Amino acid sequence: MPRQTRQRAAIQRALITADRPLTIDEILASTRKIVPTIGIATAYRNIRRLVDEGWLTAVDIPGGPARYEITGKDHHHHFVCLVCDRVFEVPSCPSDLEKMSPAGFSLDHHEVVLYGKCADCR
Amino acid sequence: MPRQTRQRAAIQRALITADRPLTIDEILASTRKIVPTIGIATAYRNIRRLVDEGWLTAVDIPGGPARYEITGKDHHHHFVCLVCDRVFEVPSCPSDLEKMSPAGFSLDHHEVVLYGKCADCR
DNA sequence: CTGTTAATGATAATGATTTATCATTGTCAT
DNA sequence: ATGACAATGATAAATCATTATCATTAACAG
Repeated sequence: MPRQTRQRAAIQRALITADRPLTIDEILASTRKIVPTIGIATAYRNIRRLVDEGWLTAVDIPGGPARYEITGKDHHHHFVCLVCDRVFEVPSCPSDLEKMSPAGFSLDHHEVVLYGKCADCR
Repeated sequence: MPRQTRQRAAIQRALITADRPLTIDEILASTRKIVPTIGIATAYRNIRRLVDEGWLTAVDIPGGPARYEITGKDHHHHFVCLVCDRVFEVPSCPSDLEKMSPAGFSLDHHEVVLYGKCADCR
């Protein structure tokens, strides 16, 4: 049966407190403040498991490595800071997306990614 | 000095006639109808050069390989068919993106990707 | 406390995409 | 036409992210 480990607890804590999608490297950096010896394989293993269990959702931002956020958040989009590369959540959503689909196409879902500078980097 | 080759001409023709972003594989498949012996290295070499020269622009669609489209088109977005994986151009753009940026953030540019079924696949 | 065995950590291996190498071919200025 | 050398094609090698391996560590049921 599964066991509770300090490493997995630290990974989950990192993702809960960040409140934004984190890369593997960000997860590792954050987690090492609590468990300094954690290896990269353990990060990948736990993330994969948390995704399989449905606790995490992968976020694909073009031009960067995979990021992960906690499953079940309200519909939202993402803002990429071009300076610090951090990705933030954006709670709103464009209102007129349905009209954008070409005639004869059926729209399933959509992604909006904003690029710019975050408040810290301006 | 640079020389004109059948291979490069065929690659450019493929991208001009497609009128949508193409992957390396799509470019190769299309080009081989004109120059059947073209190798993958030549495709990569020419695409890199065309990007460096500014003739091509890379289009990054999350969860897929890089695609390339001719530089200088009017502002547009993309529609990904979930069945055939082709990416199409969408000429319109959401009107209220500026309001989406979090307070204190500055917006540079944005990407909108629609997912669904194209007219052929419905 | 102790034994079982799941999980870890270090590192090798993998897979997928892109780039480098190099002998050969083809372009084009002369 | 022909020589210089840019470009090609086949394939090896480099990247980069992710997964597998395996000896060691540690969680937890009894």
